[in-house]
Amino acid sequence: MKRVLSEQELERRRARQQLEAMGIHPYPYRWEVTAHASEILASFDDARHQPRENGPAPEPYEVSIAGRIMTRRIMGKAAFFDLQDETGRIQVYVRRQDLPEGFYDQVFKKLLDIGDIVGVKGYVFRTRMGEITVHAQRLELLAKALRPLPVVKEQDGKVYNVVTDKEFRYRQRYVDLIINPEVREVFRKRARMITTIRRFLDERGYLEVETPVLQPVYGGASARPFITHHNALDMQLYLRIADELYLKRLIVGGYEGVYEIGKDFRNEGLSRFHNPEFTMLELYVAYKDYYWMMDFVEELLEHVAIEVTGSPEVQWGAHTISFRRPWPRIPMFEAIKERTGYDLYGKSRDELAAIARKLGLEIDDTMGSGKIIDEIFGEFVEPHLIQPTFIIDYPIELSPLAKRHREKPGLVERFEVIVGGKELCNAFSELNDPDDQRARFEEQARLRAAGDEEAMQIDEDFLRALEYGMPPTAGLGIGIDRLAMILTNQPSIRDVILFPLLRPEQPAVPASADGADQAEASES
RNA sequence: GACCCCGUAGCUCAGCUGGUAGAGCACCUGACUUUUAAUCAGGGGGUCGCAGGUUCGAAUCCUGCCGGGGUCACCA
Repeated sequence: MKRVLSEQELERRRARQQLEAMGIHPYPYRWEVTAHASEILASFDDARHQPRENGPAPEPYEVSIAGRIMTRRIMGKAAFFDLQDETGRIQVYVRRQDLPEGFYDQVFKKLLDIGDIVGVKGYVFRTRMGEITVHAQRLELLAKALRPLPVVKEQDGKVYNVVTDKEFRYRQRYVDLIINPEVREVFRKRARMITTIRRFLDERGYLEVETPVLQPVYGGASARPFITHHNALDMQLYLRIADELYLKRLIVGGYEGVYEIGKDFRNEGLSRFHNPEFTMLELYVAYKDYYWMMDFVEELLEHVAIEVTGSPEVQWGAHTISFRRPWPRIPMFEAIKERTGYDLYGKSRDELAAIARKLGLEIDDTMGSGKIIDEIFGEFVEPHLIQPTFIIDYPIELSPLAKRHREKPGLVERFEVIVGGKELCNAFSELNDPDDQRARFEEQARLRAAGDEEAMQIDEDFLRALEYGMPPTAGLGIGIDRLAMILTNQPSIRDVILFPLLRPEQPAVPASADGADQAEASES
């Protein structure tokens, strides 16, 4: 089945055929670019470049630019169009008399459209209306657009006919990027954010590494994995849910600081805070503990906020979020007590369940004490923590890879950073006692046997590594997408991931040569 | 997975107490040599998400399905 082409698509295919008939290649090979829109606008100097009466001859400002035609204003023998390149838009002035015989009337006016990519050579001047403009002396088609571009016009900062359909924007992100400059800016900021983090870590001597995405045993977090298969070895493999266990092997190996920025995959639901594949930073530093890591994260995130937004104070929706150091450090049980009035420390599983029920939560018999505490925290505390806040000292049941607290029995040395009511970072003093780690894994195995699909698998090779001795180590994970949401003021994770996961559209239908045939048929 | 909202031209939308579709931009034809949401005159373009049902008649009412958004649940 062939896709039925719209009137405008037929028109553009007809134009393409006519161009070819005239000997104009609709998809040529190369164009020399010497300037971009924003630099031209910034560097044009009226005193030097603009001709004036009785003045000295202006110094020619010649440029060769390339980009997409975004708007056109055609008059009889001359026309203006806006050309958009990566840096922005600049106006181009075209006159019939400046171009080869017939080009203006037959090619530019009839066969070029909004959305086509062109190259322009010419000189820069300022029009009577005061707009810096490239006067074209040469104009070439560089790529014919066969689909019409949704046109966005603007005047006095008011924008008309903006594409607001989220589905359209996510599925055809390439179009979203063409027509929405603020979307281009979001992903520039995201890149700047990651570059800043990387530089910060590199400057401190930490080694950037790459560990396996395909893993025979998955671990490092509680989540359901994606499962795949390797044919040659005929074995089941998992897409990683975390980098943690491999990075700690590298600490065993003698590197004293390692980090990885990469994708993790979790087979869970989608929401404005969750995408099945997402980007995580994990960092492990030898001879440090979680107190040191709290200082480190504060410094890192304050620095990143300033580099990306220009200020440690960041606007996110209705909130102004301040990454300025220091941030409050609140033990989990204190935070819960403050919000609910209940002190959960030392309470038995059944006491916890009773309290949770009194608070209106649904508790079933399969939930352990750690799970119940987590429920209470997630319901009554987390959503209220808008400013960056360290929540510290978690129940041991929730943290099978964290070291026991040096003073508080039943707890581990772990912190999360909550920002905007959501977890942004997770860190601990890493468990390096191999026997304790084995016991924790075995507890996870019991949970798994009892039906907890998110419980961890026992990783024998990781235990073997620990048995060779891992130094005291502090570890950290940061959700890069969530950080990007806050630093770019976006409400949904889909707005900071270029191609978020969506259900597939109807079967993709090709627009084949049939379209061109239709175009011919419609002419006769 | 549950609930709520949405799906009409390439884009933004109107039409929805039932009488088989409209506007602006975009597109096509013509006019116009400094325009800028260019302007002026004329014109074409739609399986109204899909499939059933009710009805003489459905974009409109009902049911189911598909896709998207949001909230909840799980999770980072």
